[in-house]
Amino acid sequence: MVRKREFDMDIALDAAMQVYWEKGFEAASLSDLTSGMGIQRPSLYAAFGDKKELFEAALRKYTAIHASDIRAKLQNRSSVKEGFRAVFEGIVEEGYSEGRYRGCFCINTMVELAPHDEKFEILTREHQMYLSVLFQEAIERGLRSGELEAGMNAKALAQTLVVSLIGLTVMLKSRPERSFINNSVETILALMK
Amino acid sequence: MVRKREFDMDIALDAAMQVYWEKGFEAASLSDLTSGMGIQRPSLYAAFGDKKELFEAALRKYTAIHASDIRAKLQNRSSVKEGFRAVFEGIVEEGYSEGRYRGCFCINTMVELAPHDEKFEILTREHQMYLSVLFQEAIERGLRSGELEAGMNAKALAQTLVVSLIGLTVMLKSRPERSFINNSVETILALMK
DNA sequence: AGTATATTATATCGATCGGTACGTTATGTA
DNA sequence: TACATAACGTACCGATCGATATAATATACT
Repeated sequence: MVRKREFDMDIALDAAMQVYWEKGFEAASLSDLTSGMGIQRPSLYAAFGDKKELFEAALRKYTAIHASDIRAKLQNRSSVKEGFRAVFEGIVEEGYSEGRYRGCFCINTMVELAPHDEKFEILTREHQMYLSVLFQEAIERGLRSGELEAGMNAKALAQTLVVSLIGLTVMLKSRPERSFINNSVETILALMK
Repeated sequence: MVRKREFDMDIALDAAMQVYWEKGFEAASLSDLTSGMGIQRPSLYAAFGDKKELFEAALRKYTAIHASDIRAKLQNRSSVKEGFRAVFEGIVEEGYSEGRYRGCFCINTMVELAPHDEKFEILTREHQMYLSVLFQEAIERGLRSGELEAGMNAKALAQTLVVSLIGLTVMLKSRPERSFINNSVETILALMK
């Protein structure tokens, strides 16, 4: 029975993710969202709930993609160090590509919403924790293979790399000279010797 | 001649700074601002211009205070390393104090406005550059005194510490376990051996 | 004291905000 | 083919947004 939905929910959610990623929660209006998603207001509310529920769905989609992207970069390289280099230089590359730099949707949310909304405090924290586990596992692989010299604190190092990645991502928003960023990346990666 | 202003502009600007720091640019309404500042709307416009000009004035006030705060922490300690420890642990301390954590007004602005407004891209970048100069000068003092072992790249290290400080400040917004932050701080400070 | 001028408070502007009521259109089932 | 049902488009809701017009108030100088 009944008329079927004319749009693809996953495609629409992806479009919403792009809008929120670009503008943030407050600055993204319902008009921005509906025009970006190519649907009407009542369809949006029927399919995704209100503005904040849609934002949460978009953020969840983002973190899933982002985590698997990081995981792929860490694994598809010849060495652990090269994996981390790929992760960090990927961020830098995007930071200096033309067009507006959106940074990381999760980090943007940490700054805008986490202090005022516990749900997003938890959601963003859990994503960072997950990244730090991915990092830690990669470091432990390097320790087992002998690529990294024994004695490193894999967990502390992984956590520091997460913090550094956040710092780089945010710093890039002010478009500093490349040397600033390159120096930082090299110093950070040197933590793995 | 003429009636004189009934409020103190500097006190009012400070109140505006608190509101913007807490809520960000978009989420802070004119009503939030006027009630926080204790003045009426037309007085605000007459004294500070529109919403964005007031924001810029508030940010400039913040960066001046923030820079001198960092400078004091770096200098009023027995050693350079202790100076940096004071800077980093000050951030951590504030991050875990009760009440909402506002983080750094300049970093918040970097995330919210820098990608969409060149004026704030420049303003926030220049503040970070200034901090990195303060850091570099402190490191060079340590090198001259022999506290830090020769061979360090003072500039690259300073830049990395700025990036790390940003990362820590943002990470704290998601209220991670203290061990996560403590591990990161120790690993970062160990860059100075 | 009278006048000029800036500040104040009130009240309101048009625009836009997030969210929805409602009538129309399309589709699966009987 | 008629009906039940849900998505669709339009049009609109009250609330709030940033920003001002206006008029009353208070002060410094002549």
